[in-house]
Amino acid sequence: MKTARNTIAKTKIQELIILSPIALSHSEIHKYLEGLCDRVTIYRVLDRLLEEGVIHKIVDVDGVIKYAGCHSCSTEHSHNHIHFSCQKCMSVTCLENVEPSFKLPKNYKVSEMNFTLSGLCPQCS
Amino acid sequence: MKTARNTIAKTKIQELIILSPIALSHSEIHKYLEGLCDRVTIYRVLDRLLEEGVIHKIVDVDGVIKYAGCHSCSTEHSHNHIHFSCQKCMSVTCLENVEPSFKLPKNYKVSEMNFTLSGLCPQCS
DNA sequence: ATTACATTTGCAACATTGTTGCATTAATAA
DNA sequence: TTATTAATGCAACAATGTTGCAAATGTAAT
Repeated sequence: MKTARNTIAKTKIQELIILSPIALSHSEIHKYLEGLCDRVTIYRVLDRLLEEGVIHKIVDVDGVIKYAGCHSCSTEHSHNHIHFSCQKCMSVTCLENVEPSFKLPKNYKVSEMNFTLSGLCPQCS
Repeated sequence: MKTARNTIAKTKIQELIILSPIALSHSEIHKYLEGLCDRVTIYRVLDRLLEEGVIHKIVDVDGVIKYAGCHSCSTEHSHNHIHFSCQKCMSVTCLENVEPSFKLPKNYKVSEMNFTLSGLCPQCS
């Protein structure tokens, strides 16, 4: 069987994402790590963290993929909340407590959601 | 003053997007056009069509940028509806009549929305 | 501690996607 | 038909993401 290993790269990346108040992109993580590991390693670590359910993936309004820690997902892994993408400071925040509601036509089977609003965050407005 | 021109490329691309029941990505448009024009031209035409408000941009769950015709936007240019991204046939559809509702914390100023669900569309489920 | 081994990494090479500058082409108004 | 300038094509580049493989390293067993 395969056993996951805790490497410096993985630990650092996980820490970075979990501690960050906003969602981070691959390139942002790359900058913060300052050459601690290869660009490719970051991609692979992110994939593993996603599989493990430690972090989740958010697509911002421009199609940039960002990663955020799963805070409220400890009991159940649900990401049906809204993300807010600030157009000024480019930060992406999870609005964990906001659950949107809507009526869907028949025969659509939903397995994932991605709700992103953009505009100005409290700090920038 | 600058005057917009109707070129073959622009006409074809606009037609393609407007007539398509699903949202199309740059690469899909490129394939359909079969070398009618350059890759770069498609990017520029898409930018112009967006500016003119003829089409709108959708980011799917994987961060892929797709373009769809503005059908119900003739009177008011509003895109606050849900998009559905099928995981099997990869199609992106506008659910024009579904308007989501939610309660937002104070001090957030929203200017854009991107609501994308993914799962199986009626054809694939 | 040492060994064995599979996981993880780094590097190189590549694929895809998107952008920019510039000379040429072509749509439109006069 | 001609003048103007928007639009195109091409080349070159940048950013982002993927894959294969040899080397390094974490972990469990000895």
